[in-house]
Amino acid sequence: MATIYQVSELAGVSLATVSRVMNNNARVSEATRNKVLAAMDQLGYRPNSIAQSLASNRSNSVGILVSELHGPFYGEMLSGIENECRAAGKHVIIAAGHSEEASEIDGIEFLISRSCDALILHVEAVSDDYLIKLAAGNIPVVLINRYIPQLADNCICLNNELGGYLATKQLLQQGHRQLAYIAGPMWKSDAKDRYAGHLRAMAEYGATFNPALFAEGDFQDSSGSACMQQLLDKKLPFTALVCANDEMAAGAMEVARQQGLQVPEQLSIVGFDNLILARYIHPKLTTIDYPIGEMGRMAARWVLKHIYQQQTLTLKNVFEPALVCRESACAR
Amino acid sequence: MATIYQVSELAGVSLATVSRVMNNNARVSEATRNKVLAAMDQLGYRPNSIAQSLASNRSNSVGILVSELHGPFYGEMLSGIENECRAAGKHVIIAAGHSEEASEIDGIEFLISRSCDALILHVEAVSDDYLIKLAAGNIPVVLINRYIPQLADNCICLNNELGGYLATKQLLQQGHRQLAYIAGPMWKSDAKDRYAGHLRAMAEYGATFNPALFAEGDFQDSSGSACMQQLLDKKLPFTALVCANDEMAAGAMEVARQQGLQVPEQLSIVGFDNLILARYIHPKLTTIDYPIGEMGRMAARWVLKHIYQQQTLTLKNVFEPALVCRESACAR
DNA sequence: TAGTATGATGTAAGCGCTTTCATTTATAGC
DNA sequence: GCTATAAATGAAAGCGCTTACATCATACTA
Repeated sequence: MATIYQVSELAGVSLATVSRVMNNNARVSEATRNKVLAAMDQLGYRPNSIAQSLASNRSNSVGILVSELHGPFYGEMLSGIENECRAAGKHVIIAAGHSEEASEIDGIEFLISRSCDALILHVEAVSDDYLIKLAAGNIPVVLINRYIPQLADNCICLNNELGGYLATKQLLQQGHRQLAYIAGPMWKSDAKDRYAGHLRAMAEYGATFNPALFAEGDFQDSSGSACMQQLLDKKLPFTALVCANDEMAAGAMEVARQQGLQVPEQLSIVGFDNLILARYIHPKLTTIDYPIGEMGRMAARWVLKHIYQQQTLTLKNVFEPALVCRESACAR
Repeated sequence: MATIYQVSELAGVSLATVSRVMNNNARVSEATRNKVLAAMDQLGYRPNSIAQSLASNRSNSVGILVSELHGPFYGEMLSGIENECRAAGKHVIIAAGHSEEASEIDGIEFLISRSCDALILHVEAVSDDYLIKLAAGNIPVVLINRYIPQLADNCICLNNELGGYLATKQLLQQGHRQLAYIAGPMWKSDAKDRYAGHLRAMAEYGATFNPALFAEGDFQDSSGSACMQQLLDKKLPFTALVCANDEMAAGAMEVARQQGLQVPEQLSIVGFDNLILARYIHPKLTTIDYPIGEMGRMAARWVLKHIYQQQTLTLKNVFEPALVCRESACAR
């Protein structure tokens, strides 16, 4: 492997000049530049990124911690981040936190130990306090889908309240007035906000909210099934169901089918997230689009702007959901 | 940030001794070790991984190139790799190649430029020659789901022929004798092998193979739909369908439904891959399990053994598929 | 012509750590 | 007590590159 010394000898210039040409960060005459480039070419020179990182005190890497590496949601996010960072010549180091506090902290510490220039975190279990302290330390942090007021500028979020509102509004506009709701775990802010949006739409359309038509799930499809069974066991009439995410909607739909309910003719269902599975279940799920790929890209742009001084980038912290109409909801 | 110099001063020992304690790679007396550990603790010492990498000529990173970062298949693989590498203290750098030759090469070059100690590649478009040359170079390469005879030891593959055989055998054992087949793109070895397994099972059970009941798709669900439509347009009788992957099976199932065919009563369908979506479509898909998470783990173990000398690990290059019976196939 | 400013390049130190070889210390055997 | 061997530690060089300050060359102005 050729080193910068060999290039400088062959080109007949100093190390500093080779470095200047390589990094394009200072004036070098055209003639000298060409000599250096020719020498690099001849030697097949490839810079040692590790030496560059040590000398410049910058690793050119971005650490990403997500709950899981498998699953449609996180893949989209990773893809958005990697794509954006790679285009800017930065590499992406991944770790999984498994939504457990100790594991999330372990993953974060691991990434810190790799001298990542910044962290992009999608974490659930660690406390706000931990994250506030972390962000006050040496390494810049961007949070996806986690809102902390003290770190507002570092948070990239979806307007979940609006998403819950849109999901419910669609059914209300289709004439439904008796709506059931399967919530995510209510300690999570996204579950809470989505529910708040549901309540707002109900109030706005003068639909009577019935607490007996509310059930709390855990965002897994099995809890959607269980909640749906609970709701049906109460034998209260409802013609539509809003689920706080697509997986629970899939589970609920399965139980509806088992109980002989026609979807959407007898029961309209709306989910949230627009996961890829929404297109495979039958009938295809009407849902709320969660632009997680785009949010990942925005997180990467945040890093590029704040850490690497790419000032041309405009940032956006709050993303809007959008209704995706498919086949699981129809007019009453 | 404390450096090794500060630790050595506080502990009253040399740099070399601090390094020996830190890396546990040479004899150090218990008393000296304790002095060093106490000094590290007091200073909150955290080694600079970049300096370690430069001095040791080892980056402790593994580069992974996959076709796409989103999608259920790749997430499982990434998860398996990251989990295993992380447990061994190595970090994982990801890149996406988008199944295009130029993009795959660009991604590989990017990972090489990061001085990754090894590459784990799931690539489709680059040629065997390119990979053979790459593996002959300075950086060790493991291939997942790509078999190259010259690099047999570096390849981690599924026995696709057996998978195709098992998929078809299931239907034949259920009494079906008129089977249609939707293949993946036949320039791909996995598509070819799965089809070969199908033919073997057909021959073994004395079922007549009819070329008119064969259609070639591209592994996307839309091509599954198109092929199914083609097959139905021929108005030839068949009671069962084998699809070379789950996504095409989902597409085919959708068309069958639109054409009024009851699945599985009138048409049994078997897929391949056991993607998560197989559990969400209705009826739940009978399919062939592809242990991609385990294969990712094995690729990581290959790297740990060959590059980092973890000799306790046993390796396995060929994985066996398994039939997963759900609801989309029944006895004729 | 001399002084000043600008453009271009070189020199030297250092980033934080590893590791080889040299030196010192401790132990065992005669 | 002396010698040889083993254990333990230290000194020094270097990994490949960046960058601040020094130096040189050239152009312009008074």
